[in-house]
Amino acid sequence: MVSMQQVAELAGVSPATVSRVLSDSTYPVREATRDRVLDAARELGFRPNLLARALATSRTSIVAVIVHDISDPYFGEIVRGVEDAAQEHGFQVLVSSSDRDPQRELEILELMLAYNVDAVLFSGGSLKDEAYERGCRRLFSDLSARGRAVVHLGPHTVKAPRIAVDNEAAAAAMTAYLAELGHRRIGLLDGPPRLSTAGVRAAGYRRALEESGIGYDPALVACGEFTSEGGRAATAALLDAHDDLTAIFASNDLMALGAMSELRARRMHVPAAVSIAGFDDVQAVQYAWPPLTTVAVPMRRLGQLGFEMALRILDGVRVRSRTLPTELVIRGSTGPPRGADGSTPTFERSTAGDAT
Amino acid sequence: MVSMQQVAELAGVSPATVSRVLSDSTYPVREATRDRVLDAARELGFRPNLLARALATSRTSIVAVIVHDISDPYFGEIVRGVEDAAQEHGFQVLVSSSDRDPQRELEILELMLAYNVDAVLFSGGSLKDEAYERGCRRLFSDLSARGRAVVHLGPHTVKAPRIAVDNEAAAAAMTAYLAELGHRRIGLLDGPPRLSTAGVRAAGYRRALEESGIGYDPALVACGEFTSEGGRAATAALLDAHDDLTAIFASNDLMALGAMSELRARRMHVPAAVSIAGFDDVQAVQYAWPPLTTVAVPMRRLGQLGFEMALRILDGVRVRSRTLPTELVIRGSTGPPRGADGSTPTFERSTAGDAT
DNA sequence: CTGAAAGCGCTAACAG
DNA sequence: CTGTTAGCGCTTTCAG
Repeated sequence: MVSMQQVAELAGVSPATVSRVLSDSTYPVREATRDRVLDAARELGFRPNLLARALATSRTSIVAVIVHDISDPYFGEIVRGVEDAAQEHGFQVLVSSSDRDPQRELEILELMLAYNVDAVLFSGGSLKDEAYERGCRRLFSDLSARGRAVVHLGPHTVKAPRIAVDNEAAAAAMTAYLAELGHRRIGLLDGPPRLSTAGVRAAGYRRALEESGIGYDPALVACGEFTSEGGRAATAALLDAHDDLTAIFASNDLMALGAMSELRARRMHVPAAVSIAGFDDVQAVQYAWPPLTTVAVPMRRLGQLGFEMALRILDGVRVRSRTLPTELVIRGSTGPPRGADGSTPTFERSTAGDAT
Repeated sequence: MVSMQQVAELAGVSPATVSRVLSDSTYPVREATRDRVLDAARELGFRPNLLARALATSRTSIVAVIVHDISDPYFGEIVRGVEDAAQEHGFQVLVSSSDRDPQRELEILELMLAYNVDAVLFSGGSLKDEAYERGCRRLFSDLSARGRAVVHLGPHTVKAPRIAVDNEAAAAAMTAYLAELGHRRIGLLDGPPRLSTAGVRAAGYRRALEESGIGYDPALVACGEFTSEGGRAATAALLDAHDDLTAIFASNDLMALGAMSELRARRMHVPAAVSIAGFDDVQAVQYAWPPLTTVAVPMRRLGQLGFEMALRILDGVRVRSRTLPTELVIRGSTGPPRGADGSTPTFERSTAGDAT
């Protein structure tokens, strides 16, 4: 590997000068000297050792993104957003999946500290765990003491600047929408209890039901992991216990997809027999049949803005947490409750919201 | 940040001893001394500076994964596989999306060199571009000269150890399957011409058609990006030009999903009017309706084994490129050609391959 | 404008 | 078994 030392020798200058030319230092260097350095560097095919630079400056230009699972399309989109913004600023992206394990998440955080990353973005919600929260609190203050940035992209119990959507309001809006369609027995596919995002969305569902006068019935709530299998199992449980359900609101799209599988297996038509709504608007739901009604979360944008916010923090700018708007995307998986208009529901076909 | 120096002082030993205890050196240290160091480290909350270590050892424990697009589920799975294996060995994962831009891919590679990553995994296929191939060749030899590892997870024109599936054979097998069903006019949704993966899959399609006696007709091939929109557009072109098509083979699942959208928009039933087959078996295709027949690629496994191969290279072990098996997954999107059995095809319903 | 020198935090000979 | 001494390759005062 060719070092600045060698470039310096070839150019007949000191390493210090080479550094001044080759890093983006604003330090004054005579034009002629600069050219000699540049030529020498080109001739030798010099590439700066970014690790050495990082050690000297204690700035790595690395941003870490902690996701729950990078193979989950929700996080794939977020990471892509981070990457797009990071690339513009010469940052590299380190990703780690925690599988929603509090301890693993802490380990990752420790490692990121050890690697001296400039910023860490928490893309998922926080996990309800005593030790986890304590650990986060400690590490967060460590991080900011060292001039690093921490930004949340979802609801978190440990305070840090945050750019996220209003999950509670969006869940309430979707629930209200189902109520407006005429549904009275609306089940909730709740996420795992340890996950703050799930809790917040469930709270929105509950509030909407109470405000609409339908009332909240805990029996209509079934928990599951934020996966299609989790959604399928929770749906099965709900359906077995309540044959009067006409709509199901899933806390995320993957669960909603699982719900549709279960309904298909039971030969219950969506939305004629049961309406289904999801949350997130990942790509896949457009290709489901019928295409899924869901809450669109601007995932990519969340990633981009999250990175930019981190950058501002690194620059010492004071930032304010921001909330990004969501949107109800009505597609074919929701409709009026069965029997609502005298048609024969099971054969009713929704034509709205074709995936194209 | 607390350094080894400080730990050394507290423990009353030299920094060297601290290093010997705290790195996983096998160097002999008396039990008592070791304990004192450990205690001191714990007391101070010492965390090693991995960058400094990397600079000293020229080993970063970072693996770079170059993907085409991390928001594409195919790459999400691969990266997850890499991550799982990397985590077991204390490696961090740096991801970068190139958007299939040759120049961007080279830039990424340069950056990875600058960061001194231990290994780089090329997860997508190579790009047909003169400068790109030259650049890769140069950088690859640079990399291996420095004792780093390069591994391919897909077809690449620039030689390096590789762990991948036999795309050509799998594409041929799927085409043959469609032919066996009775299809004679089988369209191909080819990927972008600059992408080696697309070329190899197209070659398999062609060979199968020739071997089956149906013959290859270039008019039945339409190109598009490896995205659903690319697939949709290519399908539209194909359908407009040929109303005798009874099956469409898409070079990847996203394209196949796009094809299904287009057929739905034209009110053509799948598989009764036209059969559709894809390639990769990403999660989403299970939730499409009908669920997609496709070639299952062990994406996660590819990532895992790719990382492990890189590790072996780093250990100086000679490795041999490997081919992983694929599997034809027959679901509901394929069936006999229309009119093949006298039924009224448009109302025919496939019940096979339910997503559950 | 340029160079010398110190140092980022760790590891790796080499002595002892 | 432990300490001393040099770096790894870059940046950054501080002189000049």
